[in-house]
Amino acid sequence: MAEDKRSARASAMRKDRLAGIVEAAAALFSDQGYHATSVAQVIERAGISRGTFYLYFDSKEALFLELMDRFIREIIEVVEVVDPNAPDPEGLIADNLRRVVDVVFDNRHLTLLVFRQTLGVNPEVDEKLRHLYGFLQEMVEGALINGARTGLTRAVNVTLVATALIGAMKEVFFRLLVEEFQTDQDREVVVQELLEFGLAGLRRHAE
Amino acid sequence: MAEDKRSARASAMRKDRLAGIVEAAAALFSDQGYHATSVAQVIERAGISRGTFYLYFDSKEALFLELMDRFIREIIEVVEVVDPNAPDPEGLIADNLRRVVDVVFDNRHLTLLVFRQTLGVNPEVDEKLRHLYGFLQEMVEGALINGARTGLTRAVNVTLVATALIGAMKEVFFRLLVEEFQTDQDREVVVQELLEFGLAGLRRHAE
DNA sequence: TCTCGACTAGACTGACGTGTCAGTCTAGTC
DNA sequence: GACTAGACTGACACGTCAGTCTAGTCGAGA
Repeated sequence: MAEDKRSARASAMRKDRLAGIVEAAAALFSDQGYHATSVAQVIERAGISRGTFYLYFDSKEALFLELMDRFIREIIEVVEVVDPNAPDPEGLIADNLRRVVDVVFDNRHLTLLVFRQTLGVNPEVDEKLRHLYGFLQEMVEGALINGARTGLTRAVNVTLVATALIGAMKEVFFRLLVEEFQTDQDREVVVQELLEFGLAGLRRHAE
Repeated sequence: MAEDKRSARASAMRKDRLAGIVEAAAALFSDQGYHATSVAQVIERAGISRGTFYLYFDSKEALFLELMDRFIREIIEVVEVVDPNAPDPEGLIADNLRRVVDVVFDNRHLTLLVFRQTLGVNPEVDEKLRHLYGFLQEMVEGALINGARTGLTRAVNVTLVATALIGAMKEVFFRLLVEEFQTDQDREVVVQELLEFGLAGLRRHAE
């Protein structure tokens, strides 16, 4: 069992190293973008040597994709389908938004890293982005369709409005993150304001 | 005055060359992004030699900034302040939006090039982006403030809602351009849908 | 015919950045 | 004390690319 002890310790060290690299890379990528960040910067910030870096990641690109994945997984995990027959569907939407805002503000670096990324540069990056935005688009479109069916919202061009809503959220989050305004207290304000902006715009007016 | 004729012709040639470079570069940059586009590709596409390229632009970066400028100038030129006391302020907003949509769809490459760009990578790029988004933010905020004052719209968190509106437009334009859906006939639909999305959300409801 | 300016072809340089590899070091085992 | 696993190091090979530079072409005007 001495064997186990040794490898257990080694694996703990591995974990720390990995975390160090990930943290350094997230900060740098989110700050400077992919191209402006060199492996040299990452290893300097992580306090490791060049060789070590390549023990943990096959390439700079692999590291970047891993970071994107982490964010995307967190978001997808947190967004739930809104049941239109629930007693308070608006509340469920609010909960979703609240959870997304939490992920976004709790992972400033990863969020910025993903937001700064754009389609059409790298096929693997594209695929991940399509996964994320496709998922969000589906969720929002679903909510719009259900909302219209149950009379909660107006009937709209679902695709276009879902896109607009996603863009609105992205831009607001991005601006807040870049300008580093996010104190914990702000979050609920952001949630409420976005909600009002979206729902008041879509809610069927008194006739 | 033969001198003039010669230089006039020469200058016409210069213009053609310049246009060729600009067009080639816009297509490539908007398609692949800045980093993935090499000067070699630009000159090949423009059908000129390497030396000629550097007769027209000091550097790859200068070319890119020039392209950004062209788009930004066009947008700024086309957006007008909305007078809240005009007989039909909503119509003026619609006109603005219509003109922006025209610029966006008439300049697919330049638009994508700018939309793909993000803050925090290059100081000069940053400055230009801040100029553009700052301008738009001011215009939208102004409209919101006036709208609230004249009772046309609800009172809202002006900064946040203006940001959301800009983000909504950006995302919709981007998606449409990337997916190449833009037939001329679509434009008015986009304008109307965006307008409804924004205004129906902000217009004061019957009480 | 000579001049001149715009242009071409493409070799070249220097900087930079990624990924590799031979070897070191540490801690535990036998 | 010899050995092993494997984490770690850092010099270096190698490719890429922006920008420079030289030698030569071409057409038009004097």
